[in-house]
Amino acid sequence: MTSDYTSLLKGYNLKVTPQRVAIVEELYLNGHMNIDDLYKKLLTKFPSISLATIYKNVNAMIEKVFLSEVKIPNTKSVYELVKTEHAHLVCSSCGRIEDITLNVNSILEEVSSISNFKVDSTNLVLTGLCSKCNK
Amino acid sequence: MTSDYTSLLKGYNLKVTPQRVAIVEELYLNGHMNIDDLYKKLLTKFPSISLATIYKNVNAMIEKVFLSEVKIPNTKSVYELVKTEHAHLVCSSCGRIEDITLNVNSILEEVSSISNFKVDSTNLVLTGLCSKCNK
DNA sequence: ACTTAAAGGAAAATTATTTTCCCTTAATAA
DNA sequence: TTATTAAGGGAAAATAATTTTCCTTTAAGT
Repeated sequence: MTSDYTSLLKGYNLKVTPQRVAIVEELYLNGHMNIDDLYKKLLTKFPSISLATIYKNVNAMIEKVFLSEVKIPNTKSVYELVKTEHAHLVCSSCGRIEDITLNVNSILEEVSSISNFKVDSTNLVLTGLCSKCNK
Repeated sequence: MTSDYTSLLKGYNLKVTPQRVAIVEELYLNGHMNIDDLYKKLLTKFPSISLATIYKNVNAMIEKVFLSEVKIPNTKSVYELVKTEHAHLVCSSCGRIEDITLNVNSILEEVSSISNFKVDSTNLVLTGLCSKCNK
């Protein structure tokens, strides 16, 4: 039997390579990683992997809408597997990033009551102190 | 009499130079600009200005919390004068960026009802079609 | 197994950002 | 005003981040 990650990649028309499986696996396990996190992690499995491979694959996966880039104030972007829309909680003390599903309808209603802008997607990053750091 | 921009800079303990006044003026007039926008605009006033000057000044102003960087999905960051908290509407068709003041209390309440994360600041970017592009 | 189009890796190229160093200028006080 | 000096501007170099090239290897379909 092939791994979950293998079928995931196939589902997105991405040729299945060990490097790609590892990228998906790491993102699945860690949630959010930047390019360097990924590179360092994969280096332990593939001692000769190149940074270019990381970039090329991350970009390919973003193109297939399988990964997305999360832009966070004052930090390098991180990448995550695409899932249903959610916001991010970023701890300014420990750097941890959590997903949180929030109902943004009130926001969308407010926008349409004020302006004629038609919102397609919502990008919400909340910075503060996580449960561990605010004790 | 000195210009508004002059006193603004002074208020932030930034030495007043013509280049800095021009940066602030452009941002005031245009709202949101990326590094290249600023560079091209200032080049017309200061034919020998260096990109390094733009970077150095933008960074200095960010440090004084006079400017802030706005990170937008799939786009280069833009900079704006710091004002009261507000969200951004980004048109995926024409690229225009508008400010909008929204009430995010319902979001903050939802967060605190779900998690122990203590939110300090809210970063909200709504992508879609502006009033001109969605007609 | 055989073929081929795509992916990996090393290195070079490109792009983005920061730093250095020297000259100029804004701020301040005499 | 003018003199002093600490900071800013500009050119070039340095560093960092990302992409491209080119050749070798490998996954996927026959």
